This record gives sequence, structure tokens and C-alpha cells, in this order.
Amino acid sequence: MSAEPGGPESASTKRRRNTAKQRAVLEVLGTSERFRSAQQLFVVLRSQRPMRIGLTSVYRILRTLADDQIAETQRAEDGETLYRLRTEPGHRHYLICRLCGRAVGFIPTAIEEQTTGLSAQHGFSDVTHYVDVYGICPQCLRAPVTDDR
Amino acid sequence: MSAEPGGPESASTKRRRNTAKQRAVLEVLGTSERFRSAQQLFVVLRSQRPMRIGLTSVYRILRTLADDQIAETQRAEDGETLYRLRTEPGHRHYLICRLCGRAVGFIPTAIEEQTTGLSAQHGFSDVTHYVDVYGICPQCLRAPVTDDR
DNA sequence: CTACATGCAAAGAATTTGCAAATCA
DNA sequence: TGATTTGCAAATTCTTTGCATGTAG
Repeated sequence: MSAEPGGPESASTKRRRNTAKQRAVLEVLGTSERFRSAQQLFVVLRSQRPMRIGLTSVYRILRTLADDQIAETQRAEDGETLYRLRTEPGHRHYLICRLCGRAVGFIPTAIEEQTTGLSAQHGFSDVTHYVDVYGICPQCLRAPVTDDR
Repeated sequence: MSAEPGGPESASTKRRRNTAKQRAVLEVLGTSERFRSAQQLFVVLRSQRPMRIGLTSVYRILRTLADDQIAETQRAEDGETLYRLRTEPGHRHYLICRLCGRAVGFIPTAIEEQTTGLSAQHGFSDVTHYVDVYGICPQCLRAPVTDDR
């Protein structure tokens, strides 16, 4: 619960090894700007790569990347966690295609102000907000799942 | 996917039986305005009621209530589905205490306009937005989980 | 009576954990 | 070498399904 900067499990301080598996996950993540699940990435890694990575490692590596702020995550409508490489610093929100994961970023300024005000007004602390928008992108509307995902 | 008013699985038309189990779930839901999970409700039903309801039925009844718009649902931060009786018609958003489920409703007018504009701009269809805010309410901050939940 | 409701056990799906074997530094 | 990382199988957690039995109307 409490933040201990520099502590043993602090996000950016822990030193990581540089392994082939980690690099592979990072590379596959880099092939698309879309949000993809651990399971999807696992399938791509298994099929497009000669290496035999385990599903467990994919989950572990993705989590580490998210902890290190290298990847950003998003919850799909069904609760699955989706990942993609972080391109810009800071917290953002997305309009995501529920079929292919294509994402259009935006910053809901008004909502952020409103929620901040609401929280203060009702005395809530440790407030986190989620503003997610899902839809079907024009490409998928005419031809569902055309490419990689 | 398509809407067929009056069809066999249409939400408000299907006739339901009036059973003791359904009434029990409805009554327990009525004891609080907080959002609670099926598992939490199951525990309450098992302990506070002489009847032996099954977890499956709790899930089924809650889903039916949600389909009939009698209950409204919310996704917890960990993906669990939370329920509570619907008090007002229409879609609302909430600032929810992640410890006790207490909810403060609000309508993010600005965000709704912004997302509508964004969707149109990028050609997305079937757009749905989720604006969820989680925090710790003042009561839980000083005395975590004091009452029923 | 008969369709709908219920319970239990099993199935599912996403994710995590235990632990021994592999490997980076 | 020595601590991390990895993989597999098993465990977890939430939720749904199959199916035989119970019950409202």
C-alpha cells in the first residue's frame, strides 16, 4: 500500500537481466501499436519465433514491462488485460477497437477535473479513474480481423 | 447482436417465475445501496437466511436481474462483476469505494460529448464508454469494513 | 402436467505459484 | 558460481454449463 521509493520492489530501480525471451516479447510488442492480450502475444511468439517461450513467461515479462512503465495496460470489456508499448509518458485514455485492438488516444480533461472535484467533495482518497471507450473501427467494420492483431 | 423487440430472449418481455430464491436475492440486494459481488451476496444469503441457495443460482438470478434492468452492474478493478439495485433509470457512472462498495453517482456530460465526437471523427461504430472511478471512502479510511458490505 | 428454476459437479478461461532445471553475468 | 529467469504442471478465482431433480402455475 505505501510507496517506498528506492525500495527493493520499486518499479524502476530493480535491475533486470537481458534475456532472449524478454527481447522477443519486446520485439513482438513493437510490431504493432495495438493493445493485445498475453494469450494473443503468446500465440504470435510461438508461431513466428523459433524459440519455445512459455505462457507463464509471457505473463511475467508483460507484467514486468508494465511495472517498469515500458508497456501500458488496458482492461478489455471482458476483463482481460491488454498490453502495448508505451509511446508517450504519462497516463492516457483510449478509444479501442474491440476486434483488433487499434487505439486512438485522448485526454479527457473535463472528466479528470470532474472526478477530482467529486472525490474531494466526498472525501475519497487514493482515487483512480478509468475512462475506456470501446467500439468497432472502420477497417474491422468492413473486414473483421484483416491483419496480425 | 441485433435487437428483436418481443423476441424470445428480449430482456423485459420474458416472463419470470416468482420463486423464494429470487425474492431472497432481491431482498438482500435491497439491504444496501452498495455494489457487491455475487460471491459476497452468496455468503450473506447463506449466513443470514435459513434457505440453502446455491452459488450458481445467485449468479443466474443476478444476471437475470441485470438483463431485466432491475439491477445495475459495475466492473471492479480486478474484473469482478458487482451488482446493486437500480435506483434511477438510465446509464450512470460511479465513484466507488474499493473496500466497501459505497457508490456516489455522477454523469460525465463532458466526457460523453467528447467520446461521441471522437468516435465520429475516427469512424468507430457500436461505441460504448466506461467511466469508472475507484477510491477509498472516508469511513473505510478510518475503519476499514465496519458493516455489512 | 410441464416449462422453468435450482443445485451440484465439472468445465472454462485468465492468471498466478511452486519448484526444479536452465542460463545470464 | 550464483542469483535470475524460465517452463511445466498445478492451483486460484470468477463464472458458466450439463444434467437430473424440484416446483410454480
